[in-house]
Amino acid sequence: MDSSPVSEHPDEQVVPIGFDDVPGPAVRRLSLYLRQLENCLAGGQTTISSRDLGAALGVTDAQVRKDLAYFGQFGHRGVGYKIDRLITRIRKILATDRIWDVALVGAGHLGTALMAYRGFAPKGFRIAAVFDVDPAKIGQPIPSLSGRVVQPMAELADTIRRLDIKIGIIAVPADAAQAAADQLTEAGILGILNFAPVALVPKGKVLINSVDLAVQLEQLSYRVCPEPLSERIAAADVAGV
Amino acid sequence: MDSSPVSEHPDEQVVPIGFDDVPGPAVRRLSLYLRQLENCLAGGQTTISSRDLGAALGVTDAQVRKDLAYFGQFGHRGVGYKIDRLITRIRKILATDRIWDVALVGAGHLGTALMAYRGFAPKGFRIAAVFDVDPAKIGQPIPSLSGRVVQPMAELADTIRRLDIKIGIIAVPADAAQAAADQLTEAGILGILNFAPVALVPKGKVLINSVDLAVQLEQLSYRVCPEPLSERIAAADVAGV
DNA sequence: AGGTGTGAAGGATTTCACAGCC
DNA sequence: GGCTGTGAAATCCTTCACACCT
Repeated sequence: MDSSPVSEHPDEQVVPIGFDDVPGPAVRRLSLYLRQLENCLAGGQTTISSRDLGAALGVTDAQVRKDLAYFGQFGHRGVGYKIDRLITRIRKILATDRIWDVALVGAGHLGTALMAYRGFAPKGFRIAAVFDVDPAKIGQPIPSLSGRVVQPMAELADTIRRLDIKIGIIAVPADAAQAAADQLTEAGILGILNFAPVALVPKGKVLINSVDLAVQLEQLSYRVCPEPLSERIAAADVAGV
Repeated sequence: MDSSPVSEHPDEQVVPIGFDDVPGPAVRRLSLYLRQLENCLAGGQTTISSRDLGAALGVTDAQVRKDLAYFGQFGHRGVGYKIDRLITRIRKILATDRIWDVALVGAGHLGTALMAYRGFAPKGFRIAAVFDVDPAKIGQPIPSLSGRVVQPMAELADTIRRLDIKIGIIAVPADAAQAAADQLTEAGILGILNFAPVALVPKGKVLINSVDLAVQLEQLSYRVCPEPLSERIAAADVAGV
């Protein structure tokens, strides 16, 4: 299982290293740091400390420093981080220093909202192709990309290969999601953002990231519910359920 | 720090207890277990083992058992879990064994998609009021709830108090999100699901759960990018950035 | 055999605390 | 004085492994 025959040199500057085993939580926060930094820059700030950056996001200063340190040295002691440089470097790390074409499957309400979403472009994501099964949807124009229209599923593989698209979004009903994922994977997609409320099983080498809108509300109701948890458990125990 | 003067009885059924310090990850998975169980039930299954439930979600069997055990005893040794009972009990725990009225702020593309989303109702969430600043949007009907229409922001507090709404959704542009959150909080909302791409700071006792669509894609691009991470870091170091 | 519930072990992540630099 | 980068400690979470049940 240990497939890394790395040089046995006991010492030396193989550089910070360990890249590739950055904690998942750190990577997720990296996106939030980037977003916050972009806001600060827009606000005219040029420099920020780990404390201020963390405070804006509800994270400790030590956490911020540790997270950034996984990726190299970014700060200046006694000063903080230079916002514009840090942004550039985080974008490189997240690989959003380029344009990613994205394929969207499903042109229903959610799909339409995603097509119109203004937040993707400034982050480097462009919905470059849209597919649907519904003949009524096919042929409708894609607002973000003049000239292109919603295509039938039959054209999915060809289009994705031709445009060399690597990321897909699934916005179809639950019962069509696995098939959509399989078709995307088969067409060479490497990562999928899934909005359908089902657990998808990856067929082949693809990375699936799911966002379930109802689950997000459920998590809120769990925490916000006025009855204490102990009662909710007790109630279930009794209640002859 | 040990503030639990629990009976010192060495033995005996004080019942699991410790409720209230359930690990966050366990609660998040609980939602996924519930969803999967609902699917299994719909498929005609009546019983499931921790192994099968976990496998469907990419989680170990031990993890499933441990997670469920935080909330009590649910299974039958040698058999597994009775699906229908487990569903009922998890719903109680997540507090979705009731209807939660939800206030939506923002009737743009995303807001409209959320109003039309079919996934909320079966989970117990009902969008009961919608607000927007745009006069063109105000007065438009809410599809999910006949008779009700999009209201102006000025009516937000009154309506939320009158309908006793405790959960809100923010689907407005980034620069309007904090104000929306403040108004919701002021009106007595306890939990907010925020889709605007900004870090909101809670004013008062409110719980904010944010979902940033672009961030989700960013996480994919990080992991899917063909250039190895080490190069992305090195490139940034060099490049005179 | 098959399967849960759970203490104990192991890993992973976060926080502490401080050396070192501006 | 302010602030980063980082080992070490503390905490949190997951996995192991097994008693116990059916």
